[in-house]
Amino acid sequence: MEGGWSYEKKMLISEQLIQGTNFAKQLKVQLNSPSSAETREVLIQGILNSFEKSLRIFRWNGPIKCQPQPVAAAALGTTSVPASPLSVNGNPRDDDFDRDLAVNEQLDSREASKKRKMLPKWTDQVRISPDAGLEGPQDGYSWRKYGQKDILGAKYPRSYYRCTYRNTQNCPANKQVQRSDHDHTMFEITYRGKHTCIHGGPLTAAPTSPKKHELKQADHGNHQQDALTRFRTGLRVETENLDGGSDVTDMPYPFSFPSSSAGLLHFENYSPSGLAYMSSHGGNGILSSPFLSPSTPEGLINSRPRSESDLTELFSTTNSSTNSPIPEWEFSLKDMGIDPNFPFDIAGFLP
DNA sequence: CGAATTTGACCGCA
DNA sequence: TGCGGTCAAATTCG
Repeated sequence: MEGGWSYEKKMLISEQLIQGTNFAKQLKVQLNSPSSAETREVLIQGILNSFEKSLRIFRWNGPIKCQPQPVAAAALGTTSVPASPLSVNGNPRDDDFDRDLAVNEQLDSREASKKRKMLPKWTDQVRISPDAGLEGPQDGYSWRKYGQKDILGAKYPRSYYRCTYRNTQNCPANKQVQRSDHDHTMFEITYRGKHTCIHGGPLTAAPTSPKKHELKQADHGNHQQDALTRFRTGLRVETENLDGGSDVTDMPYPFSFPSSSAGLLHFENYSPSGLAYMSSHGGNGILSSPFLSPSTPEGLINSRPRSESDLTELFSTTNSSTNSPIPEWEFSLKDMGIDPNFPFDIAGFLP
């Protein structure tokens, strides 16, 4: 794990600059349309964030400890949410979303299993709060539910989603949504795999033109923004080395982008493999990070959930859109000596 | 009518 | 053997 940071730094800086460029492009487009001031503000913040991060990365001489992050930007200024009772210590046993992939590639099951463990995985905890602010452009990722299961010991069922473009674009991204037993306003969303799809790309989605899918679950698609603004977010990021050791970065979220995700982020599978993954997959599409923000415009906020299930559903979608619109890589801010009170006052976005 | 969701069955792993 | 995760037919939605 040691050495080679310069290359990674280059990669990270490059990524940040690309992000900044994309935000600038978006902003340019926004300027030609009657978009809201908030939207523009968000884009500007994104640009600034990108450059700031590039600079910090550039100056940083220590090892890069953290990872790409799906960025659940949070409306800062909020308190961090207590760790959910459900999890968080992500245990590595997992998933098989790429089972099909393994079959298609005729891989040995063991290899498939290994491959599975290499997948980026992170957990985001989100809480619903009536008068919270939530901001951020709609990322545009859309998810398709493929299952729901009652989990032993859990009061609420867990829902399983995968990228809508899984079949058409082989996008491996998927996520699980689990409502907290103790705090019914809290949800834990676990993401696996990066989005490789183009459509749903966070930066390619046009907030103003929701897809039909997104309108589906919302009573009124146009209310998405309103609903989003009702979420409050606080954020905590953790990273964990799958090799056993764990590396936790618990902190306010200085680089977050205003969005709806509230709560806690927990990363896994980050390490060198993550970077390798990025570099091998980067380049195509607007975003190359393996941790593209998983989000979904779909069905944001059903204004009147009729059941727990509905609420979970609602949240899953909400979460999607809440995750930051941009892929971002985080470093150990402690190590970098970065002031948690990052200059960007996200709170300014809150109503 | 096509696409998304629901839900019971099935499968692999610990 | 039980549990978590996925499949896929049936159903619902737009």
